[in-house]
Amino acid sequence: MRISSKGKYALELMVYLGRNYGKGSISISEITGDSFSIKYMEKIAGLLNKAGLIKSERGVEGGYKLVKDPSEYSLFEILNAVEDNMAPIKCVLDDDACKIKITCKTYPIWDELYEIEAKFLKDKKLTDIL
Amino acid sequence: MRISSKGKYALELMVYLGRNYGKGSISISEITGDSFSIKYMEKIAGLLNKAGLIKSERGVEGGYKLVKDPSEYSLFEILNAVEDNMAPIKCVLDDDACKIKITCKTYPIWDELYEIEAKFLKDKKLTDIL
DNA sequence: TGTAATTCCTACTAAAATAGTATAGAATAT
DNA sequence: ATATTCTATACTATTTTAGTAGGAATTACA
Repeated sequence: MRISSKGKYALELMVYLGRNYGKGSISISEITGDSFSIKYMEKIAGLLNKAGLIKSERGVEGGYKLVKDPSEYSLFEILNAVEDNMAPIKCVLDDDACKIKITCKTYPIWDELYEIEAKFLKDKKLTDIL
Repeated sequence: MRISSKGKYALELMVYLGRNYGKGSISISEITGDSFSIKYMEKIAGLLNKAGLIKSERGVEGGYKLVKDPSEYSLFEILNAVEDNMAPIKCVLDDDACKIKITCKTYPIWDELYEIEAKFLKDKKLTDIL
């Protein structure tokens, strides 16, 4: 399981919203400050919004807020909302990715590895990193 | 932890050598057959050789063989020999990869995730997939 | 001694993924 | 009205991945 910058920033964003839970909408520019691309973070927020993990409000005083208590978010659902592929290896989802002739004995390993990773991330809650 | 095709093929190669343990040197062309690039597998075998996991012999009747019993190889050491970066996220090894201003609370998660992945792969032995 | 089979070495390249950037539009509080 | 904020889509530069290519060095064997 490789975590891209999208996943990392999504988690940072959720942490920020979690810390301000109950305080109304928080804008992207407040979250990123000047040191990071607002545009990129907007895109990430859009993905979380589409996945139903956060709620948006447009206009002045607008922004994003959590839709449930921080303790109810698993890190898995947050990362899964923005990452394209959480599997440790492509061929788990795409058989054509493998050309070797000998019978592949490694699939079960990748499956099991993925299960372990997913369990860890499902057990970890947003509150664990606030 | 993302497994690249290099890692996957390295493991396939080790499985083949493991099945033929004690039978002398096995050539790359025997392992790959006609359906896969001999050149690419040569490169992978070279990495495993440099890491000391296998032993090579040149010339006619040459090839590669394991240097210890298949039960003594963990999947971790095999993958680690060919993968550039086993960490789940770049910034664990490269602080410059992160530009966001707010204090990062996610590092411990990636570290812990990596430890879990590594433990799983260290406990799994080559014999488990022969 | 010649030849075929094999590893070894280094450079190159095409395709895909990643990490953003850019532009314009829509909604809303004041 | 206006400034602020999200929304949508297209574009681009960089990095990574997954090989390919050519040839040199080594060795068994006829």
